[in-house]
Amino acid sequence: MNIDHRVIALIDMDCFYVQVEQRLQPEFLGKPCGVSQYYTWKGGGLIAVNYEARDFGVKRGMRGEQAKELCPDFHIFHVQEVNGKANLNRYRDASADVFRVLNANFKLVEKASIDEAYIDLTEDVQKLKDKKLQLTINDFSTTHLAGFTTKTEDERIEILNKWLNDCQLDDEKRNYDLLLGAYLIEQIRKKIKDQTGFFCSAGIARNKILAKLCCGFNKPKKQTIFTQSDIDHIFDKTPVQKIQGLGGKAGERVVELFQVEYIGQLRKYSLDMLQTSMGEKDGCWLFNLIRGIETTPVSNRNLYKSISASKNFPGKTCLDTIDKIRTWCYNLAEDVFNRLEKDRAENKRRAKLLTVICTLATNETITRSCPINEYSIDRFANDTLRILKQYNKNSLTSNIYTPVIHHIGISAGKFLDNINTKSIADLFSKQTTKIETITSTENIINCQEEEEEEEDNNTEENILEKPTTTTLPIQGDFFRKFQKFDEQTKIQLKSENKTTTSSSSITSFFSRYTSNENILNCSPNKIDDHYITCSKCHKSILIWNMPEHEDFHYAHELQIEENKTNSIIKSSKTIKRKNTNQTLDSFINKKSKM
DNA sequence: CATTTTGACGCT
DNA sequence: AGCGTCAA
Repeated sequence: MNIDHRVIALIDMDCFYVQVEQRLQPEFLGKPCGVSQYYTWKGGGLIAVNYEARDFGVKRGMRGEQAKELCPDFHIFHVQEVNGKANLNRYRDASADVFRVLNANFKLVEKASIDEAYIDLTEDVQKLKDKKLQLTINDFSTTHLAGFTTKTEDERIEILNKWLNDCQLDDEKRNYDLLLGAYLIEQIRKKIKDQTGFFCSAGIARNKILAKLCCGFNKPKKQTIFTQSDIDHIFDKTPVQKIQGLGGKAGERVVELFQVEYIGQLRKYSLDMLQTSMGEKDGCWLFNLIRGIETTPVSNRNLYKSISASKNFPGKTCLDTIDKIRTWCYNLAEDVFNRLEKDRAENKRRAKLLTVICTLATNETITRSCPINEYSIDRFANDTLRILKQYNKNSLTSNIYTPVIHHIGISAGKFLDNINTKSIADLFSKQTTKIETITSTENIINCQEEEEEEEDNNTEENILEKPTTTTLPIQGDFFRKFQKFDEQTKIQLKSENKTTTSSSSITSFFSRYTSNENILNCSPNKIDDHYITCSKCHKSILIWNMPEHEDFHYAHELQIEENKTNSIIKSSKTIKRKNTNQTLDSFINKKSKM
């Protein structure tokens, strides 16, 4: 499958937090509303505003009181507070409602945020083609074409109808795929509404950037198709900052360096010029992007990579005593703990690393990590407190903390799958559960995405072998997903392989869009200093993964010990040992790449 | 005083 | 590992 022939959708829930609150209190449907947190100070800060309220000029980030001035009928929902801290679980749970619908209907869904999802529809569209549907305007009641601003419904129907007939009769521009994609998205949006009660908007295009961009063209409750032939005309009027990834300093730099306002104006610059100014990778990405080419894949990650709780303590509310700091360490630790416990029950995994983030009055932000050996509020809080105390310039006996703290965050990450008891040996006896198979396959996909420095031991054949050793019904589906991804990657690597010439003069701001070509070019030696050699297996291990790696050796030894003592068990045991060895290998591979 | 609280990811 | 950027 050609990467440029993909069909990608971006689904964005309309003012999601407001809808979540309105679902609980339907009497506010149709009224101007917003969701704010910390209502005592100027009515709190608005983190979501519905479209009725936007008509009055109310915006996200405004104070509740300010919104009331603009719109006297404005209703403010308040984010739940637990231990004096905003708690967003209500929205996380509602998000899960939405993603259950998406995951039940599509194979390749990427959770981009609490209220946004990318879907790769390429395969679904191909299947749909065989059905030879005769689609009419009635199948596209909320669909718009990017680049055509239609003032009336009649106008929308007229333009869309013409386009619809064009691509069904003569698909010269290859737009039929997008039409089928839009058809599927009309259906899923209806399904989301029926099953969750939430409205959403969507963009359908050939890549993620375009899907994301055009999703915003018609909102709310609508969807927009971005065809390749409309790119030039639309980009000529698209401010640089509207492109995802160019909304910050990177975009400013583009505007400054090239003296442009709209992204399309970059077309007059050669690849060489873009690369000379922006660096090879970023220049290449830009050059392709403005021609409608962008290859970032939709990943099929469903689970969070980190779970965190944080709070600001601005101005006078700053934390200036150990007692206050301790209290907030506990409050934050409790939130993280509760969510980690839920995650462990649902996903059979455990976070292994605790990261503490704090901002001091000196305006410096400090990040420090420590291992998580056990889920416990006390442990999380005390670890956090211990770390924070290291930056106290005051006497250890005093309760006063200097400099004062303006922000504390606790984040748990580096999840390890299938460790749900205290016994490390259990790691191996649980290897054949359903969940295990799913997650380990996902890990392999991630490894494939990330790793560059590994030699031949992770060839396609090797990787493909691993999941097949444990045969379970649900696995097949995930396995196919992976195969497809790998196939795409391979093609890209072959066709775009070229050598690096120079290092960029500018920091790489676009690196998240790194094409596969560039993954190939990434030099591994830059992080070589972080590797040490394990004395037991002589593998190269990232230094901060060493504790886990040693856990692995310990567990391995336990396993060998167990096998010796239980030599009576026969056939089933031999099979089990085989599987175990297989998973041990993948354990090593995974570790050495993290 | 005071867009908050999350998340993901890249660079070194 | 720790810092920085970007986004909603």
